[in-house]
Amino acid sequence: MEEHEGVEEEEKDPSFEEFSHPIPWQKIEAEGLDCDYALLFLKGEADNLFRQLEEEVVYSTGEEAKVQVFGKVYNIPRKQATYGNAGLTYTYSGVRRLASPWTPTLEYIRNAVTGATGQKFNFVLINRYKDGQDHMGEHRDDEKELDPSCPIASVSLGAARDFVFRHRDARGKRSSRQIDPVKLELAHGSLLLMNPPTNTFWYHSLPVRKKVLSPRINLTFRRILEDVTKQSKRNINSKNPD
DNA sequence: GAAACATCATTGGG
DNA sequence: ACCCAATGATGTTT
Repeated sequence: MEEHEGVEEEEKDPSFEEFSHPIPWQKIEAEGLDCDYALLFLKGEADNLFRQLEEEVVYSTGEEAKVQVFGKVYNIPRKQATYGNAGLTYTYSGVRRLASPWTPTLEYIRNAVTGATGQKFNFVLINRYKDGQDHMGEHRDDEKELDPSCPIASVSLGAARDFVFRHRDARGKRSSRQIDPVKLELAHGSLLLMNPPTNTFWYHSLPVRKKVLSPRINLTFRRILEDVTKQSKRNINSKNPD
């Protein structure tokens, strides 16, 4: 969980204990992978949140919804939106976008995630997958501007989808090692915490699933470093301050 | 066995 | 050095 010093489950930040009911977490571990999975919202509440987000969230269009791969331009196979504190930005495939201001629904979900985890977040990337054809290829969330000590909190609403982790040394034709992928299903109302150093060693993807016919909204809450120069960011990331 | 589905290597400009 | 998605070949499921 937040401070991964071999402490057993349910040892959340004490300052939140009296405000939040404990949630049964499921630990997901492998070499260099450390995740926690739980149901954060009951079905009725998750249904309501999904409906509100469908009304409220404004997704990128035009050039922001395209990506260039091997010289060709494609529409991104999903819809994306970015919300967060004023001035924060997110970079996807070389393009920088500005966070829109928090909406009430997004703040409500963010508070629920903080109550369950004791972690604070200043940014959320929203991905909407209209059906099982929409997907996201294998990647890591290792942007320089992310706080390397903060987990990424992934909230799922709508259709359940498979989610796959693959170790960076077990990819490609002549991979150096044989490490089994870690697969899970992200349910309606669930929360997946990806703790450091998961995103250093493991790629993840949301593969195509042709049998899925309804939409899923995913919210990945992050902590982006604010008011930090590139110089000191590099020092923080390399754990080698002046 | 056939069709549908899943997995994975392949493709390059920024 | 790495990222990103579609494609066709191969492997698996129904």
